[in-house]
Amino acid sequence: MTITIATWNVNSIRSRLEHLTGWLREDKPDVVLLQELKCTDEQFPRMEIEDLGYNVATFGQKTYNGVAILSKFPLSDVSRGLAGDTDDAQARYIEAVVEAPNVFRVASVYVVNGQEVGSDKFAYKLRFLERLRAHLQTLLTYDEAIVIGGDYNIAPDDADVHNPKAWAGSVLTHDDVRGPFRRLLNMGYYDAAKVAGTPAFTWWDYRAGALQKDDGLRIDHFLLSALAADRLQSCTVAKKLRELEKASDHAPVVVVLK
DNA sequence: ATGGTAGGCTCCCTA
Repeated sequence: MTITIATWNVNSIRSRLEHLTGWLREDKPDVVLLQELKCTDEQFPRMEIEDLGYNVATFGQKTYNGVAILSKFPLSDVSRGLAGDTDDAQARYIEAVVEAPNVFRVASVYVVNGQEVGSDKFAYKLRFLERLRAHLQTLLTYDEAIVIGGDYNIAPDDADVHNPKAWAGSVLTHDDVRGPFRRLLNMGYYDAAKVAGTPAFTWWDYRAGALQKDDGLRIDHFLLSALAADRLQSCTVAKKLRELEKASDHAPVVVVLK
């Protein structure tokens, strides 16, 4: 008995619905964490996904951001938004307990890109990462298997970048964001791709023929608590979804747990 | 130093 959990930045759920439903039918992941819905909860194509046997929890907003959890198992204890700033209006975090035979907690996280080092958006990115650290620290006290998947907008190492020189000092590779990511690992979370020994690119820019040149970065990740990491069987990237016509610029990352 | 593409929405913002 294994369970398959995927994370995918869809870059607009309404533009990507055919890709998503085709993939759900074909690969049948048990749990899917989505980012960049770019729609409100009312606009979310709930019925099309429920018809495929998924329970759906969304945290949407107009135009930007938006995250969701899809699960073949019932969801409980759903919470929307990241603790630490009640004024934050951006929909970038949703969490729930998956009532599978082996219960575990999941979250779908969409870390802000940060636009430019030194900008207000970059400062927000650093504050968001600090709030994420504080919250994930709290989750570790629950003694549950924890699976935090999403678009972290951080390439942890130069090995996670096709052309490290071109990306040096950028919002995706800066020490100021790599430090906080490393702190999550030092705290006791495991980078699933590294544990499985299969790190691979997850994002290729739409511009300048990046996909054709395999000019990608690994910025979408699964962080696992020890109880979840002990069950890890594989971590792969479903690159076929990036190769479709009118694709998202991200490919799903898929983990299989025993 | 800039531009290249995409999505949503409005003539621009975010990525």
